[in-house]
Amino acid sequence: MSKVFALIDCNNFYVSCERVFDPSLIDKPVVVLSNNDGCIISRSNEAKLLNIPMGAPLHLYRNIIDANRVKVYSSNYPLYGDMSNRVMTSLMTLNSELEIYSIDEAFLKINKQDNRNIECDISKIRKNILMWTGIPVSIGLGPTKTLAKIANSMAKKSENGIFNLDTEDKQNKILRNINVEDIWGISRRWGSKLRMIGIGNALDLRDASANKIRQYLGVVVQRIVYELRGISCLDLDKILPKKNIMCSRSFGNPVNNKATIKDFITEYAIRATEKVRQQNTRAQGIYIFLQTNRFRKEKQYSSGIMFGLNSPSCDTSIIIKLALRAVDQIYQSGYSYHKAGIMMLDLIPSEIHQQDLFQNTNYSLSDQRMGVIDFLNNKYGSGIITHGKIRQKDKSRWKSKSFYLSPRYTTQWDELPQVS
DNA sequence: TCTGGGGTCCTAGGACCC
DNA sequence: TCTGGGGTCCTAGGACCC
Repeated sequence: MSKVFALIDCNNFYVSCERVFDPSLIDKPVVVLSNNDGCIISRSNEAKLLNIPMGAPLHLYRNIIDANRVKVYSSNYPLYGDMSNRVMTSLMTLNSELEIYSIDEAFLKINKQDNRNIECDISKIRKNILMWTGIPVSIGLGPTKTLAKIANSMAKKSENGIFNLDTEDKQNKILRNINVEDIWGISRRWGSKLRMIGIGNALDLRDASANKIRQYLGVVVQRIVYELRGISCLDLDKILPKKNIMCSRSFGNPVNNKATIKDFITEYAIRATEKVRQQNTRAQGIYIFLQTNRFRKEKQYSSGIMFGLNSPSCDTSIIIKLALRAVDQIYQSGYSYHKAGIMMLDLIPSEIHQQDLFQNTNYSLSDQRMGVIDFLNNKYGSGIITHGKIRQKDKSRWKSKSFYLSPRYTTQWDELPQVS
């Protein structure tokens, strides 16, 4: 039985989430900003028509935004994450294999049966998602993931939000009009290298010699050639635990003292270990880094340090201790710091208990303690229980900026219980 | 003044093993 | 004097994705 890939993509996802809870935004130009209100990372169609590009720094487009009364929002990840879950749960009702590719995209692998009209089923699920969640989606269909991606870009322009790139006729016609650097997996560098040998669009790449492409750019691009021919090389990715987990932020204002850096690293370490526990893993090492602001004309410094752990851990207090020691080692005074972060490295499943030769690690006690903290934070809102090290004083001065934040419509608790 | 925060995979080269 | 060849693992760097 042959298979069809579908790519479901939420239209202008963050903007659409804001619109669900504030319908007055419909038909108006709206943008959503990155952390710290720095860049524009989601745009409504009306905002796209104003030539505001993806990733544009807000301050460079202030004039256009003011002149056209563009509505501006800070990113509200608790809201978007929750809406994403709702969309993905709707897709699960189709009973096809599902890969959640990102917060706003998913692939489906659908069995093609002669007596069933896939486009009809797809159209139904699209309507249901809109009805159940309020989020409009576009759906592209094709014999491979790469073709489904291209079909999706056509679906965005189509009336009914669906496009099937199933026949050779359609493929010949469409691929000719897809610039080579717009193909999924090919970006600027590879795009310009391909143009240097006369390959400018997806049809050129499809019909190029796969072996020569492999010699020239490697196996990744060779696979794309086959995918464009309708030969599937990229299967659905199984949901595997992540191998590394990072938590990093840029600060709202420059920071030039070690104590504040330590406060932030503590916060990031708490969040990162939480994520590590969520996927039932432990880290075998951590990496801590600090950076000044590369966009400023001032003394630059950037440094990082890696620590291995004697026994794998997801215990917040152990990670914090180590992370703070790392800060002591890499912090240099006399610089204005702009960003810091922690990466949890080489994550392995929790069940693997690799004991330290020189030290007896009591996993069950630590796991119990972490379990209680996670339970309470889940139940009563993140941060209700935390580790003693954070000094709340003055922290808001450096906190990431989000001036234009909407309410956490779906996840906010009206009254948080007091826990001391 | 203001420029995101996450991730993945592949390759080449060195170390080491038998 | 002659000094193999194949395999694995690790790391750093480079490319890509949303």
